[in-house]
Amino acid sequence: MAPHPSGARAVQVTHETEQPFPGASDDEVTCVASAPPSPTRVRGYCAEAEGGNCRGAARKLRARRGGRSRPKSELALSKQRRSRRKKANDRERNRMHNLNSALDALRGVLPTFPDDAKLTKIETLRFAHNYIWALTQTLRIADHSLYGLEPPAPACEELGSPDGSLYSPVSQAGSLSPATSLEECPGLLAPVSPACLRPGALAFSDFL
DNA sequence: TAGGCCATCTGGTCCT
DNA sequence: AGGACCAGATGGCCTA
Repeated sequence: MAPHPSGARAVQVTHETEQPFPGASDDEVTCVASAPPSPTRVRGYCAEAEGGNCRGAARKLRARRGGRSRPKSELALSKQRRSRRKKANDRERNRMHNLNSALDALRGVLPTFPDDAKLTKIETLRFAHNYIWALTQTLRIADHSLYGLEPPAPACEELGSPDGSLYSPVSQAGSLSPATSLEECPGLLAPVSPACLRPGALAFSDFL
């Protein structure tokens, strides 16, 4: 499903002015070191923090409170927090825009038909992964035929994706249809001419 | 209307 | 101290 084929999107209204910091209060400073991470968040979580023994936690706490610098008024602190948050939001937005630009560039080099709906992010990544894998297999086979060697009876891990299956590993886990195996895709099994690899020669549905 | 996709905000963590 | 990165939450848009 491609919900935004046109790519048109209404500009969202930022919440910055209406609700600058829901839940943001000075309490946030006091619970920084002890707040447990979400289940999926593992990186950097200091287990000792809960017992109060986390090395550096106190230092960080002090740093967040402003260290030895002159204490600021609540108003100034609030202003500073707001300003920092706003800047962080801008950076984050910019970062995501860069990420999307890179994703668009990736879409641009993937073979799709002009009237294909725009690939979603996850589709783009899976397609790229499968496409690279297919090209790698193609080159390998082309190498063998070029030097007059019989293509070796492919071991399972050779014919299939790196995990030994016939399907692309990403597709396996995902909801999209599995990638075609080389056997199902004779065009990829035969020694290919460069023309066969030109963008557009293969539809993305061959790789998803 | 439900579900998928997306942009944005947010707070936590790590790094310089 | 501040920036980068990450993941969760939220709300809007779109399609089946």
